[in-house]
Amino acid sequence: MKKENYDIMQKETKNNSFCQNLAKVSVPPSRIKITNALKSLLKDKDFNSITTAEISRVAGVNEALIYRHFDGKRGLLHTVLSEYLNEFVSNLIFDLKGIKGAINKIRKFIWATLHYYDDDRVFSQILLLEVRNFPGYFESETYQIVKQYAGFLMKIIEEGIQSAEIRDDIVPAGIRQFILGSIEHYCLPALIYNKKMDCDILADNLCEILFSGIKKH
Amino acid sequence: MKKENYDIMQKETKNNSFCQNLAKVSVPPSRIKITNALKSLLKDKDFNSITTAEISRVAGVNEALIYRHFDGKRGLLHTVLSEYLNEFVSNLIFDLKGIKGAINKIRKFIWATLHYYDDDRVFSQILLLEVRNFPGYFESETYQIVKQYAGFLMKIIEEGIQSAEIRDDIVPAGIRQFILGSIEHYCLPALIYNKKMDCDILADNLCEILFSGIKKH
Amino acid sequence: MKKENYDIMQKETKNNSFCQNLAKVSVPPSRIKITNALKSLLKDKDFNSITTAEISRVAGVNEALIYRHFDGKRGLLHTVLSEYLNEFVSNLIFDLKGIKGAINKIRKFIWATLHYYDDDRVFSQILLLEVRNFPGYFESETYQIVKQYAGFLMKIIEEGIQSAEIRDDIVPAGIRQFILGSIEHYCLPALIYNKKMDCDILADNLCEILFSGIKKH
Amino acid sequence: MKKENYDIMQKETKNNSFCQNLAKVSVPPSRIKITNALKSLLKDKDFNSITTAEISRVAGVNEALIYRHFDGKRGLLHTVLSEYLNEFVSNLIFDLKGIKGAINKIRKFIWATLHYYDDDRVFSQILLLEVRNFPGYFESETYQIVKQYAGFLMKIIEEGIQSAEIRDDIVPAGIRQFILGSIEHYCLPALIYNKKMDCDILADNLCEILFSGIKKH
DNA sequence: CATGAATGAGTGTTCATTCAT
DNA sequence: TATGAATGAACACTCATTCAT
Repeated sequence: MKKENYDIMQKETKNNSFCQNLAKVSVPPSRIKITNALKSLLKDKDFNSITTAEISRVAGVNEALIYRHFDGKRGLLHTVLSEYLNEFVSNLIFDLKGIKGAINKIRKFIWATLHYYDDDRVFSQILLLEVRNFPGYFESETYQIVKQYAGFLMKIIEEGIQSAEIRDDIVPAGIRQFILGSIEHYCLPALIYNKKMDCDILADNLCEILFSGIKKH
Repeated sequence: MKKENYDIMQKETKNNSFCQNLAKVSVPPSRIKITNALKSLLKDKDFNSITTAEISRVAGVNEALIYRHFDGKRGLLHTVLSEYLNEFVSNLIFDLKGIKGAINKIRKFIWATLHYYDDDRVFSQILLLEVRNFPGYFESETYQIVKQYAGFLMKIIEEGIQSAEIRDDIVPAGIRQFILGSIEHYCLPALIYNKKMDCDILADNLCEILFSGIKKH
Repeated sequence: MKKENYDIMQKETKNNSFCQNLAKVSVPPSRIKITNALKSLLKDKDFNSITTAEISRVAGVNEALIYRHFDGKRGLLHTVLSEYLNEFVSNLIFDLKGIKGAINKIRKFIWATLHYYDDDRVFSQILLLEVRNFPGYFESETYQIVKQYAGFLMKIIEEGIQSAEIRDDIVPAGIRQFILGSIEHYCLPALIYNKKMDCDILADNLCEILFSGIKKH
Repeated sequence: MKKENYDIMQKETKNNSFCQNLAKVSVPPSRIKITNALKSLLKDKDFNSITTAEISRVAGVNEALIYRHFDGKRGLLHTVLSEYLNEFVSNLIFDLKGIKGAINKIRKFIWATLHYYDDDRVFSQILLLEVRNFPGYFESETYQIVKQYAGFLMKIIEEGIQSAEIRDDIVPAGIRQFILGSIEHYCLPALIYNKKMDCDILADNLCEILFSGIKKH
């Protein structure tokens, strides 16, 4: 079995939790111990200043297992990030089911993303600040999922244009960029200076500005 | 000649540029090469992941000179930072001369600070993000200058209160904190995602909110 | 397995040599190579002027192993010293069993110590000259063993006082100090100028003076 | 003027103080500053852990002067030691003038040497402990002076044998070795453990044993 | 005679990674 | 799957020494 294929099974998500019983592949416990160790350590310090020795000590497993299960220290981080993002995107897709209309979907999309940033500051900070400087990030699976996430928003926008909910004289990529950019813009200071953020108000504010601009009237 | 005393001579500032011809103290070229090398490297990467070997290689000088001229790698950063900040504060003080009234001074103060953040992204990013986590930062000269800068704003506010330009029922430290916090809040995303910022509009917006709150009516 | 726990197994001592076959813990050969390398180098030069590179080269192992197996260069010395001292103290305690009377025990104690100093000049020299100047020596395990050794002598003296073999009007710590000081005083020149020392005569001389002073008559 | 030729002029000795006015060669003050700096530093720490930077800082001169005036750091030490020894030997030779008889001369020789060891512990410690391990010691001028000193004693002994004061059935080198060895033996513990030594009693004791053995009766 | 600048060779130590079992 | 041992390359930093002036 290939190294990186345990991803989906490791943590329950709304989408695939029911598959658990079917999948008879057992995830080695040491694998989970390691990812948990890294997650726990990331709460306290920079990724670069976490050592493999530290990870293995916290995980209570042999250091070399990091290389059996993952592609070294950086590979471990990317795996952990991918798993995390995967879960978020899966949940997001699930949450948007049953919502009617592009505008409503976008509202939900924004709120969910803000909530996600608020909820897990550790990963959000890594995603927003750290990971972009890593060599090879733009070839990583993590980045693929981010693109998938952005593509998902894109489809909603295009859907809205086709259903005449959204103006057709703005390029969709522009709208997507505005949304994603604004979200980051809102979250960044809160993440960095560790302030609480009020997702409801923030989402409302953003949507008001956004929709007043893009809604077909 | 003592280690850290070249500060003022190394870069022209509005205040002391005319002294340049008088001051017969020669700054060793290697010292400038090293600071430039660090500045240049900081554009591309984290301070912690820059090595002394790298600095000396880029500077084209011997590694040991980093220790002759500065107090090691961190000392080098703090020196460079201090020099930069010093220049900014000197210029700021110079710029504020001849301006009448606390309100006008504050407007200039805000605009100049925004402009400064906009102008040198490398240092601003370090100042806003990196340096605060360094052990010993709050004992460093860098922090002293930051305090001097904040104290300078404080004096303007107090001057405004005494001249009855500014309400006397708000504690000055609160006003100062609001100003500095807002500036940071505005600049952070622009710095991190490297977006252009329009200092004029930003300053206007901030001043409007601020002055409507603190002006004596 | 923890760093410092090989102590007892590495070298046969009278007390635990018979356990050797039972203890299934294998001491990494590199560990022994390193200690031997240090011991060998100490014959020729000062501890401070021995480099880790030198140690690893003589040992024929990787330099980093010094840090895997021991707490750095100084830790290595203290470990080696402790092992050696431990063996000596263990043997001494064993040798004193079955001897009746405090006076006889003290005689044996003196003789054994002189013999020990005579036997391993390298360590004795370090113990008598070098180690005392090291920062942290008085917190080291080495010093703990030295204290244990001195405490052991103390107990014999007190035993002698209670059994009325030794005068009770001299403070025991004084007697202990006289014994230990005299031994050092005798051994020092022999150690430094590498002269043979006649333990039998030396012990006799010392005991004669000592016992004439402390025996209850 | 050659590097090492200021030796004799630098410090007044009984023998050549009167030459001072004649010798019109001026000793550069920086030279004296450096030697004094080293002497002063040696009181507190190991020669090996004294740096050239430290020496020059204490001396208040430029570091490179150590290489103008002396043969580097080690050369400086040897120069300083030689000067010191030279002074001692000169004084010793002067002191022995006017004394009649080999036995009397030897007594004076012993007393003076003990006194010298007692008087300047710093140099005595270096001479007795440190310098012997230095590579090139046995080719150094320092060692030449030590040999001269030993040779001087030798001549007294031979003189005593010829004048029939001393037995002629003991090889002179043996007597010399006994004297020098005994002196060292006496002084070592006092030097290392920094105890005061009573030169008069020590000299008496040693002479009693010595003369009872070598005097012709 | 004196000096500030410069340097090469090392210093102890760390760490991500590999290997043999 | 798991592990203890091993390692090469790097790390920040130091120092005796040389050089140009």
